[in-house]
Amino acid sequence: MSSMSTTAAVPTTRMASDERRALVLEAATGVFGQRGYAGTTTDQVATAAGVSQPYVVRMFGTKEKLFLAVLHRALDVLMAAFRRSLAEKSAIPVHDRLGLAYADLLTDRGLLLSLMHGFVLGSDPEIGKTAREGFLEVYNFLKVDVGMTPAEASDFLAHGMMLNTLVGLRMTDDYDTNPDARELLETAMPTKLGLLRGPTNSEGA
Amino acid sequence: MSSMSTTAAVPTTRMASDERRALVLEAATGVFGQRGYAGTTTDQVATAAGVSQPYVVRMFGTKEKLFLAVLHRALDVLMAAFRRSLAEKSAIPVHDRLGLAYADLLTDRGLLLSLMHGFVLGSDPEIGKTAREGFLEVYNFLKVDVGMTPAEASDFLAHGMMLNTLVGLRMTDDYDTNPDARELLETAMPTKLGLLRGPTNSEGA
DNA sequence: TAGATAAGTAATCATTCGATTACAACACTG
DNA sequence: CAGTGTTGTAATCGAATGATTACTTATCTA
Repeated sequence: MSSMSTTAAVPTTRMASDERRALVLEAATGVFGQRGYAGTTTDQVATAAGVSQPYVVRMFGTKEKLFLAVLHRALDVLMAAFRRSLAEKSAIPVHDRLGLAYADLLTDRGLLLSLMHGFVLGSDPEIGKTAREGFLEVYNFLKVDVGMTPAEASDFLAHGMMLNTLVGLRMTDDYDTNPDARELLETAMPTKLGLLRGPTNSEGA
Repeated sequence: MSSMSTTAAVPTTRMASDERRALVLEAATGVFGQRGYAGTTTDQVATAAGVSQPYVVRMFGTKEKLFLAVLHRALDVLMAAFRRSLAEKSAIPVHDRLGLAYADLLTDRGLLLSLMHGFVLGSDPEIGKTAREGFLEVYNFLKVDVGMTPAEASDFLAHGMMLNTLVGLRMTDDYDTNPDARELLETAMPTKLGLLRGPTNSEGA
């Protein structure tokens, strides 16, 4: 026993700070993705991660540094997925393979949405810098590593921004009830639509 | 904390509430576009509009209703620009004309960015509803009024989301110093780039 | 096993912010 | 010009939130 204080559910087990940090980062990605940077509280992140609010703050210093860490991690995951997809040998054209890899990331709810929130905060000195660098990193990857022309890379990114927007809009919520939403979704994301419906719901902002 | 001394800056002139409302709405569009919904305070809007903070709140009821009004206005302006552009008789293909009309709107700093901020807040019950409806309104316009196929409309919107993102990123700030940023901008927005540079700057988040 | 180090929390503080209230003055109508 | 509705503000409140402090307790090592 030896459990003590008011609140129950005492795990009493400790974790290495690295693991805990990764866990908090994932939780933060989800919350930031749903509510945006300013709309997210450190307490919401803490609750999602199952730790206390002061711990979240102390672990990353400030809320802004936490968000920057989320952005960096999201870009790392994205680039890793792209590089993996590029390295694959397959009959499918590279462009399509990358598109599928990107669509796969959409299932990780907050990941691309956290990035998207960062992208529209370019006026913030720190966040804007990180966001621009990340965006250009992807652009360069598409050109240099994949071998796309500027126009091809731009179009690929445009398609990605469209997918991000549709997810951010939660357009999938209207799939069953709104024929327009359905048509748009099936046009914009022909494959992989199934991934977004089902585990997509829950949580009302 | 907006103004300064006790009785200063006395304009002494009244305004019809309609004018004042429109003025506040424009100011709010600018601030929301730059800082997002949650990142904007009603006092920032009030200062930008040159009125007091309580007045802004009372005029719209709540901050959320103010943001919803901003979204509705932005959609109205956007649709009006599209309809006007569609009605024009010109040698330029409709698709290109609409693209130019959209690019023109980018010069109104907050307008498309406020929309974009709304688009990524789909999890919010009220904002999400408005954002989805607005997005689908544009999609339907492109199909029904312009006569685009679903695929054409989707691609057009994708391009628009890309432009919004580049503006949100303030990528234009790096135009002179970063060759990648320059190339990307010139690829993604071949015309109209000039509109975004120059009056684009000012205001640090 | 003592003791240090690191993981983690409860309590709390200072600000910020949206909202409310009470009040002031301009402008129109009769 | 009296009276009234509307435009607008100053003052302020209560809740929320990021951050700090001080304190516990698990785990590792000498």
